Amino acid sequence: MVLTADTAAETLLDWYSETARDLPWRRPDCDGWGVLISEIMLQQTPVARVEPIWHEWLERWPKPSALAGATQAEVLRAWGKLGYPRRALRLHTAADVIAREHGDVVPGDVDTLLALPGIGAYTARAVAAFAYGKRTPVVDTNVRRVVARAVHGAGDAGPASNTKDMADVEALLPADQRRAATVSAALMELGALVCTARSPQCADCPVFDDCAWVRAGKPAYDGPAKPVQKFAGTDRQVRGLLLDVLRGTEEPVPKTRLDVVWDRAGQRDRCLDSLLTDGLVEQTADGRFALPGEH
DNA sequence: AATCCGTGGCA
DNA sequence: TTGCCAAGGAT
Repeated sequence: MVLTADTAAETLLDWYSETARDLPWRRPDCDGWGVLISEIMLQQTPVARVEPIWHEWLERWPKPSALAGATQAEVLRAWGKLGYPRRALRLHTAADVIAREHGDVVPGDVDTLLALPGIGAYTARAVAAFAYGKRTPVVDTNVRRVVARAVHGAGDAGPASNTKDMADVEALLPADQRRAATVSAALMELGALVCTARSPQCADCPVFDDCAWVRAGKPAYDGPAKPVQKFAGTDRQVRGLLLDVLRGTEEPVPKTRLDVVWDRAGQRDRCLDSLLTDGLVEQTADGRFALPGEH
């Protein structure tokens, strides 16, 4: 029998209770705000780099209204080098909406969460499940890989298909809300610790006996090639270098201070323009540049 | 639907 | 060294 809701739930719950990492956002005293911050920070960013920053944020801004009261520059500096700094700006905006329209309490309803900036299909359901114990399919890259292998017998997940992926996971969730939420956490944890992308540790897998991929003889991934994201030399690198200069100064800087970080003037200026457009950089009245919200 | 958006660790 | 990978979202 291949992995199903019947076979999966008890096995995964037992495994999770014994094996799950003791991450701070999983502690019982962590509220929806702590969970939301963790989920945004964890988007495309490893746990090890998120943990220290998460603690700083929760101590400094224990409620959405506290973060909403900070300047964008403060938020971007506190975000540091987590990457994709637009996430920080969107979280800042979301915090303001939560403070003003939701009584300073992170919503537990998926559709309400989806209406907030920076919160998509994954994050909305992750918050609903992990902070509020809701039964809803939480589909991230880990879960897609686990399902691709254990259910479909493939070497890895193909291109994401939101509707189909959520239906696959939904089929694995037990009826009980609370148990379903923990199964969602367990599926993610399984993908993160055991059913990993590079070298899955099948010997340690709680669903080994029910895994379609194992039964099929662990065939290699045969789907479409995944597009490789270059970084060196891209606008992403240049934007990162420009922003790093501004994170390191309190005072606005003249453009000459930014010009030294990258040779190619055309690309450099285009990137600075895009940062201004994205609201990650502001220009002062006298023509200097700074992180937004303070000048 | 494909592409863009940061950063750093690791094999 | 280079390429892959890490709890996605917006357009």
